[in-house]
Amino acid sequence: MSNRVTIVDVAAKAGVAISSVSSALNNRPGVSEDTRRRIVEAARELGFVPSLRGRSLSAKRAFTVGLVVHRDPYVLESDPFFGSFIGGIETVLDPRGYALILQMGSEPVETLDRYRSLAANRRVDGVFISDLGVDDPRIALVQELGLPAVGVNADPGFPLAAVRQSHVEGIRELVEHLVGLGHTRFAHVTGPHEFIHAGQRQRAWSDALEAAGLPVGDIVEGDFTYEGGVAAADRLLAGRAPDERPTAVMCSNDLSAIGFLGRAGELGIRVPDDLSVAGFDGIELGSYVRPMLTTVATTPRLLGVEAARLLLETINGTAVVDIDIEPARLVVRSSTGPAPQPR
Amino acid sequence: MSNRVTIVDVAAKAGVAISSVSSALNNRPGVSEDTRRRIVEAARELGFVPSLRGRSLSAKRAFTVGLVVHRDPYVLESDPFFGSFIGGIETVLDPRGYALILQMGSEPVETLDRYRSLAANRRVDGVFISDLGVDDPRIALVQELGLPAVGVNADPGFPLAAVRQSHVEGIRELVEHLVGLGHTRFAHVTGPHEFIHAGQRQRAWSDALEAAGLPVGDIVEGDFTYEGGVAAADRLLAGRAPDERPTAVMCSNDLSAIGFLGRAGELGIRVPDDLSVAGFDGIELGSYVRPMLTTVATTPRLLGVEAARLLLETINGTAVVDIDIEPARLVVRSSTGPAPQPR
DNA sequence: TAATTTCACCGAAACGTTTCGGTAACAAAC
DNA sequence: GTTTGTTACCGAAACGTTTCGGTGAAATTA
Repeated sequence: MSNRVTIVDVAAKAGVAISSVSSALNNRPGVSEDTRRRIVEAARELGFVPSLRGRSLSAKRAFTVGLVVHRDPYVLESDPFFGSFIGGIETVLDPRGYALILQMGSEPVETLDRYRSLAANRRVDGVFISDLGVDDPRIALVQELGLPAVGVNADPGFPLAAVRQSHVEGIRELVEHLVGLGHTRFAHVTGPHEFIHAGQRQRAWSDALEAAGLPVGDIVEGDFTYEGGVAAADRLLAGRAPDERPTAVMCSNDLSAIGFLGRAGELGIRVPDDLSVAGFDGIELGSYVRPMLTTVATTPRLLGVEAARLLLETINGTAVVDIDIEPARLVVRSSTGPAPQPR
Repeated sequence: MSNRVTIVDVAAKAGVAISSVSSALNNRPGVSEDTRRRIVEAARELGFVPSLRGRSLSAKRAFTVGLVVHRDPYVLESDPFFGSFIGGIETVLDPRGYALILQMGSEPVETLDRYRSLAANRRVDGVFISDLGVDDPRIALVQELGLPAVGVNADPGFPLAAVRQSHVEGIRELVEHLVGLGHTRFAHVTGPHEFIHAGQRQRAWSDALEAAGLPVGDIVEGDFTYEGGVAAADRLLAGRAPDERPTAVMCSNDLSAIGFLGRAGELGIRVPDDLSVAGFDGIELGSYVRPMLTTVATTPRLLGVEAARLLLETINGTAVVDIDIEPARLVVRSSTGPAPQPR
């Protein structure tokens, strides 16, 4: 455990004051090109790495940002979002010397406490707020705490900086795709109504159908899980005559769509011959199940990249505007097809 | 942005020296019960929270530990392990004032760099090493860096502290279960050979079969993905006569077992009537697919709990021994059944 | 040559803790 | 009544940076 080399060592070796070392290494003016070179060389030879702790205390910064996910582990497990989202965040954070602290709160109350304690001891300089809920209490909390934050896929009118990926284009494309295939009886399986993105997707679906002059059809509440898709299939399909069933169903995420597909198969309903099913997300699994799942593909990694960029700017106090990334797009695979011919 | 209340404010308010405040608040001796109360009261009234940065600099600690995940995002997405593992880690870290920094490196080289930079600026006090590879370079690296570390599911002889969950009991149970059902032709779909746990599972499988006096059968290499399960099913089942096929297959994780199941169905092979399939992990999805997947269930959350406890002890220099948690156990569901009768 | 500006460089303070040696005050022992 | 011991408390240093005011010397101007 050889003792760490500090700025004092570098100063000694280069024969200058430590303030000069600091200036030189941070590219500040006031140090001649000649001594700057000498200092840089000394630092290199000694293998000097500025101590994060010293910088942190002096700069009143943690050089860390936080992400608190408030989902129960199972949903997290099977959700494509966070892996890629975090990966995207990393690519921005790392080059700028920032790191990500991840916390998990299964209970909403617990989540708030996590934010509170992150702020109390200034462990992070800012936080991401994902999985926004309706009237999400975290918004007021970060405002009260004066904690820089960016929201992910927030509704319009969100009072903090936000990064968004629009779902309306993709869902409209999906509806047009289905309408073009001759479907007229639709259904939608939502996510839990406490999440705003569940409502966002449902609204986009309904709007697109209305715009096409077609009836919106059944709306049943799901829960974003495989199991929820199975249950929704039971509600919408079991015990109904073929001409009373919807012929095209959108589930609000891929995992529940896959569950829906599975249950439909068990009920003897052929996809896509008797029924078209689509999801939302674009998880890899969807391209491996049979039939392959038609879906609206999002790009969580890109969302993470922009969210991180935005958060760092917010922390630096740079004037920032919300960021909209390219909309989610329809990906047609084999779980959707022509509407069955009535006979 | 009201200025933060520091230990100086507390000292002033209580009319004592700051060193006394520090002693009082950290329950060190040398301060009378009377003034201790006065100090605690003053701290409470002012809402004093000790600055992590100050403590960090003084104590030469980051109060943070690191986890570097070196998987590509997709595997991470669908892997049950990390969500629960991290959840377990959190429950130990949080009460002790520690936090978790999560980093992702898709390339192995990149991963090493992450560890290096975490250590260079002392961002963490210790790290987890999961997904151990054969001759994993991270072992030498943390030793060279003097970075406290604990390995997760390491092989015997691992030179650092380690926490392990044995898979041999569960896999032996699985083999006994299958043998009891009359199976005699087996096959195993491994994980990528560069991961030690792939080898561990395969060895447990082979050993149990040999112990039962039965032929080990085919071993094909998979990759822990759904897709890999599909491919393995093609290799093992497609174009083979029923009496040349294995009748019982273990895939080395659930996701690939589910892929295997799906492909078997497409090939017209009924599970469990014609073929028994089992997985390993115990992910929730396995209990939703039909047939429900028989598996050997691990407890990643518990593994996270113990790994975190062990890491903190290692950091504190407390004498530590490796921890073995309860073995993974067989969970029989409906994807395994009696061996088909030859006729 | 004297006054002024510019510039490289330095020393010290500040960030907020913990720790350690020291010092009064007072009690117990000889 | 001096010694010894104990206790409560204090001041200052240390952790490793950045920043800011200051100083001397060289360069510019008058």
